[in-house]
Amino acid sequence: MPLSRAKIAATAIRLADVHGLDGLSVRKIAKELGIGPMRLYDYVVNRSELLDLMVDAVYARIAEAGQRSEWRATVLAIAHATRDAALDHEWFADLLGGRPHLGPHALAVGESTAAALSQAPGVRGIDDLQRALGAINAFVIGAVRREVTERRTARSTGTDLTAWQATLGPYLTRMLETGRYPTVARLVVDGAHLDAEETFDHTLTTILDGITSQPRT
Amino acid sequence: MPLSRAKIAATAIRLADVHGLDGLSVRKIAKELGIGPMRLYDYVVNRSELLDLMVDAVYARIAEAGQRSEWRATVLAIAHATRDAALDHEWFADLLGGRPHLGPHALAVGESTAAALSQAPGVRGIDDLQRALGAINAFVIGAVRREVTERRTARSTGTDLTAWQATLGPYLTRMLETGRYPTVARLVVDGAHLDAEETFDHTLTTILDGITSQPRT
DNA sequence: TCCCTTACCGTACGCTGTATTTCGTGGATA
DNA sequence: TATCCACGAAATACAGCGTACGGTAAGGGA
Repeated sequence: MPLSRAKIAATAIRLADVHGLDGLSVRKIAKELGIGPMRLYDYVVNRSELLDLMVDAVYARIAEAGQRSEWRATVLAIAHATRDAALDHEWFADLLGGRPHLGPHALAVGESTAAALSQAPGVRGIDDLQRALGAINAFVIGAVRREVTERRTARSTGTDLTAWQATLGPYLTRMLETGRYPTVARLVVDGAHLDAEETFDHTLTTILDGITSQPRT
Repeated sequence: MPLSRAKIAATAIRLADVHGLDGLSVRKIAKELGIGPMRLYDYVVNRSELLDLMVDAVYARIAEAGQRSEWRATVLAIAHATRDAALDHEWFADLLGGRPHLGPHALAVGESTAAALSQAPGVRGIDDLQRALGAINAFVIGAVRREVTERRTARSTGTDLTAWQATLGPYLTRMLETGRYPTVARLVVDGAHLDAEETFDHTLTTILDGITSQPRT
């Protein structure tokens, strides 16, 4: 099997899944492929373009989820697929929103989302569409990032309470015991572990409701 | 003036403002301060902790904006202050949502936001509060990141249409001319340049409305 | 006066992305 | 068949990174 952009991207993705984005280097990808590091630059101009390649490969999977018959179902499907992708490939969350996503599959996802939103009842002109797209994109980006970071710290500190207290505790509990952050303290102590997917879906629905029932400003 | 964490953070922020996060290195900060690179590690354990320092310094400015008398005004003020901070310090947007923000000032901002939201009419229990906080945090993170990236690409490609077409055009216009992305094409061609701050405010208001008028799930 | 502790700094290592040079090999020509 | 060329791949080189470590200079106590 000859070398190709797709194969390079696949290998890079595999490595990034295991070692994270910081643990990903051109040299390691090359070694994994059994070639010299410079070979990669015959297929890619930059390390940055390599990341773009990886990102678009993930968007390819997201694009498969789109295109339901109903606009709302389409938007929800894409949002959930994006979230799922980021949970499978946490580095994807690091890149999300950090660069313009202009690969063919990213554009396809954008097209599906935009097309769906343009059929929503409250979206009347192109300005409304732009706003609606911006709103749901912003939420998805932020929510996914938040969830991934949360998951990472939970993993690194240990998931159970005692281990958590041993790691972040000394600092954080001391902070919370100052009494200067009562509400945060209440959230940390009493806060239940809400189902992440359900919360995601719920908030997204709320935003969609807000968009569709919006009187023109 | 002796060396201190605050002074280090201030210098690092100044450098990052000019050269971005990628152009920021321990060595450059040290050189700017006229000391050896290793001196910094007497005040900071990691490069990562240095970033935390910078982030919390920015949160200090954000915290000043909070604490209005009305809950909604407070949330809006904090959100706008966060956005303003990210526009002043674009690297802040790169870090936003990417790590847990546990510095004292970040906690203070979290406290103000949470306290405000807990007084919103639709927020009844701690679960509601957690959800509401998550929703507006997610939106702010995503929206700010989006806007900063947009601003960056606009700056790098040039702001006027012809320069833009010369840079991204060859690829993007070809893409759009395939006809596979009609809605995106319409957005790019006909899309007006909406006022970013106004859009931010508008969407945020929509989300707040959605939260406060939410029937319990 | 001598020693010890403490604070500080320069050097060094292994890594990064990438530009450039060298090398090995297959094919074409004399 | 012998020779040369061209071209693709690999090795080397360079500047910069975060940071571990060893040495040194300064100041206080015996």
